[in-house]
Amino acid sequence: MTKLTIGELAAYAGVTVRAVRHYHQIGLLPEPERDASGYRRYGATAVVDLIKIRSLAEAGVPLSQIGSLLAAGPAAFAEAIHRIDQGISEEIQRLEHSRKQIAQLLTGDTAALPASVTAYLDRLREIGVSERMVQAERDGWILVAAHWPDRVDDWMPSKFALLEDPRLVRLYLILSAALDADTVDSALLGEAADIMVAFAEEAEAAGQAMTPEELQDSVPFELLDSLVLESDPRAGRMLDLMHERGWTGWIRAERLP
Amino acid sequence: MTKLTIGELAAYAGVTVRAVRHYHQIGLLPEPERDASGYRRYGATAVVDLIKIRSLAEAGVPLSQIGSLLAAGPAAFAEAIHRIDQGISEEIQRLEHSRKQIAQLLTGDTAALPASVTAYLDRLREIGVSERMVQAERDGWILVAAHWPDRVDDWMPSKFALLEDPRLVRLYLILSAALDADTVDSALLGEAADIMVAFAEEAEAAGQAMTPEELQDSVPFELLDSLVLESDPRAGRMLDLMHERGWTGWIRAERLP
DNA sequence: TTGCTCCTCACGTCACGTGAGGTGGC
DNA sequence: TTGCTCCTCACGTCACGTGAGGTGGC
Repeated sequence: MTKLTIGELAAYAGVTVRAVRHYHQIGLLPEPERDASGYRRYGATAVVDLIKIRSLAEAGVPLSQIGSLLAAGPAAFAEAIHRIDQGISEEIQRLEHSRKQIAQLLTGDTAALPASVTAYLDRLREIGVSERMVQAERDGWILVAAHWPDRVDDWMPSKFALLEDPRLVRLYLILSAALDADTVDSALLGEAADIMVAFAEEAEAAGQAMTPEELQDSVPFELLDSLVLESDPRAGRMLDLMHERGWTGWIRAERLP
Repeated sequence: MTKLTIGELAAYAGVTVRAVRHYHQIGLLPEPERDASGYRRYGATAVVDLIKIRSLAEAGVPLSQIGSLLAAGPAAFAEAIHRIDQGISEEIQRLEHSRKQIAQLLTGDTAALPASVTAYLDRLREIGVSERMVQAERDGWILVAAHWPDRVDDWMPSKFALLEDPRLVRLYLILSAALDADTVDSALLGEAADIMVAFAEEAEAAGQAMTPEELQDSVPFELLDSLVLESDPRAGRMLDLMHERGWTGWIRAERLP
């Protein structure tokens, strides 16, 4: 009786004409007969089939599964639906995790850093450390957090505690000034090197927050050293000063032989 | 100092090698220098950049936006993040709606039908209507629900009420038998036609649940008539019997002139 | 005659996955 | 010498969107 054109069919079922053609292409909806002009003409069964397809597709069922799903018996149907529901549920979990990550990004610094690190960076700003220095510090922590994601929170309390030491504050401020200035005062750099050596000696005496295995793992330390050099090549000068004082490296300083 | 190969870089940042190459291709991560063998060699800055990219990408930010996002100031960054969060939120809404749809599919009949229709179909099964007849009825309701999604729930109560009428039950049972049998008893078909004419006359006298505008809209009725004919060509016999009794069509029956 | 629908290619989208075919490093 | 990593194309994925170029229907 009433035969619909593809546009009428699509409108009735609430899909686009292109979607109907696509379902033909992949064999999900059978091609109907053509009229004298070569137009596809659809009967009522096609409308029902298309609505069924659409409702499953909108529910998130992949087109590749809809065909067998519609042909399946009630038991197989129920089981397949259950699997699909699981998949959607997992996707929702992922997205909600994403939202939390995104919220994290808003609280403070660019990348996904633990809140404890963000708090530490904020503390540096309060102390008067320059924004460039804070950014450099943050990039370092990004490397650390990527390598030891579960350990960072353990280390931050002792980092905070160290900030009570006026020498460390002084070190940060000297480095801040050096980073922002075109020329650097040698005396100030020497003072900075003295402070770093003092901390290295104290760390050597008192032991570390990191385990020996963690200290063994040299890639992150080399990356941290490289990062400093890449962000400001003048940092090489600091390395020289450490060498003069009998130490090598500065993130994980070691005595020269 | 330490220069990483692409594999080492990818491992450190927790992405695949292919992903790194892809980020190069689209210009998101700058190509590093090559060593003597033509291998890419990465410094610490690249590691930090890649981790930032990964954390945004995992949070659902499209790669096309990550570049400008990382270059943006804090205000623009916050605003962009907010828009992205909105997008994720909408996606979650869609998926939760999908889950409800899916749950609907499990409660009863294949396609997305209102619960009231599913209940009606279940009632038909209780009455003893054959499964094939129920499926045919369901397909009809799929057409109705697609065209008048907001009206179906209004109409179902009167449908349920009509099932109290023994003549309607009789009609369903005759049609069930006819659908399942190879040959159909003419006397039974005549009885069915009589019942249908009686209902048509009563509907004419009492008025309809549907508004005149809705009855005006002939496409769905023609589709319903076609659907019956397509699902069983022998239904044409019923049309003839209705004609003999002075009526045309049967879903929305009208007196012949 | 004009505008709307229909037709068939066929490329584009998105973020990579997955070979294909070949070469350098330990 | 073997296995692993690296290299560059280049097609495939998923569900269509979007022209391109042409024709039939009212």
